[in-house]
Amino acid sequence: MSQMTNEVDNNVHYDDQTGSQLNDDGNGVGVVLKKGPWTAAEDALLVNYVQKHGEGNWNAVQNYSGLSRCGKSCRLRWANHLRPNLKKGAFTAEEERMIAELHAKMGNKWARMAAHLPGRTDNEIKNYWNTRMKRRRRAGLPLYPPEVLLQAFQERKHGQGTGEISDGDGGHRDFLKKNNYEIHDAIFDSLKENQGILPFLPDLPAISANSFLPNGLGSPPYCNLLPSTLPNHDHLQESTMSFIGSSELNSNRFYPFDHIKDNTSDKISESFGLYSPLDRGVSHGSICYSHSLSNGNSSTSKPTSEAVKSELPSLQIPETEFGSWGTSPPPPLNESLDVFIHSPQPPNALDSGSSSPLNSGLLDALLYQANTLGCSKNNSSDKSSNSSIATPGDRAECSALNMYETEWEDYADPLSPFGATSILNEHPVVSTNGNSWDEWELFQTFSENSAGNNERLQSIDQVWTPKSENQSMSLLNFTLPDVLITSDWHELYSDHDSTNQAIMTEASDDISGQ
DNA sequence: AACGGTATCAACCGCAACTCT
DNA sequence: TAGAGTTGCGGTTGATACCGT
Repeated sequence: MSQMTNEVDNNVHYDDQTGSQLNDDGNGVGVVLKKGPWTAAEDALLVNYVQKHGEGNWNAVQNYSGLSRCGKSCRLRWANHLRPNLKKGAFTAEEERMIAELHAKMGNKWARMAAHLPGRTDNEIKNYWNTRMKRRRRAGLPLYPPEVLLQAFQERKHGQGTGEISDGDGGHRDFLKKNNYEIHDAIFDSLKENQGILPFLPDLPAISANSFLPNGLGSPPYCNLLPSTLPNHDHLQESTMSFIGSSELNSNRFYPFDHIKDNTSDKISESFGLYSPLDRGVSHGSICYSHSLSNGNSSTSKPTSEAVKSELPSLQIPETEFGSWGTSPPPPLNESLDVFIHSPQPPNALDSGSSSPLNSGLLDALLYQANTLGCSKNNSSDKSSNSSIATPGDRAECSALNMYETEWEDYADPLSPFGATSILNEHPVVSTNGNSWDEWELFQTFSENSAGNNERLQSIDQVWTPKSENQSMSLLNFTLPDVLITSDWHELYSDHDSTNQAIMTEASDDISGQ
């Protein structure tokens, strides 16, 4: 960076004095082409060349300017650093939002995206996105804001749409409209195979999970869109082995995109941050989203000023101190809930037979999510109600949902320490076969102890006894500021809940119309 | 102060599309 | 039409700064 600054400064200097440095006779023949960082002098040569000859014909640069650089390198240097009207510095919030929207539509079409961000280069955008994606993936956050997903889905739903995306100020709508972009191919193309619901794939892990539950836990912001946290590989393996029989895991492997048997599924998933190659590796495994908690070392760094470490934070209680729930700080609820989000199907979910989201049911999962969402709306006036915990049969009654929604009111705020990420969703607390009544009881027990986080956690402890202290600790660790990760989207999109509900409503309508 | 991990940026590489002959 | 050259794009890598321990 200081290098860059110096370079920029030097560029100014050389730009003023490099005219005489050009060598129109050319001397590039036989010259070993230089690689590596450009010097100010080289920049000056290139600038002068372009001023004299214009852009293009880059392979001739070395012949006419004396630069010992290949044409490719010259072109890149010009395009990314020397051409006029380049905008330097951090992306503005509006630019960031636009990048997200464009990426949702285009995928990794950096050059096309750059065309819509005056002064920005494809490389810049690419770097920004990759950095951001890595950060968010590590944090277990969705890559796209719900609003973007909704917009994309609506466009696809309504006949490929106009390509217009909402940006709040309408500043870039026109060009999008004109260009009639295809919605992110990687997202949608493969989704055609999936009954039109796949634009919600980023929601699927939670949706599926919600389908296992008596209630739609995923309706609040970030629940649906919450991908699994991505723990390190070793840890994943460890935790997987610790909590679940490998055979179960193997036989119940669950990936949101597994049904898409091509590379696209990976791309989709990665685009949404649903899993990383690491997850893949482990997973043969499972939906279990093995936790980053048992050893507390899911590698994470402090991503940004607004995103705090997702890995074990300073609050982490030393392993040796773990041993009982009672002495531990209560975990954030949504993290606790995540345990169940990836939990067993309730019995009546089983009744639907193969429609279990776990087994096949992306559509079912989405439907259920939509239904529970609608139910939650109906019961929105009674969010404090948590008494009527679901029997298997009342799953659809949404009573428990109220409880969770209440919880979400507390935790769903992306700026809340509890609102952004999921750690426990990595905990394979329950088997992945989704058929366990015991697991359902586990959920019930959990639900019945809804008066407070501590109680909930204790209830967890009651029905699920870690085999080791480490396991106990792994459940406790979610008290950590891992969950302090906040969403930068929150700064750009303030209406997550309504957006998310809109998404689910759209999905419900769409599905029911089929 | 040293060290390790992460973020960021710049540049390179390989490939594909395009253009020209 | 085929082949060579050029350009553009996206993925990847390396260097460096920054930050926390």
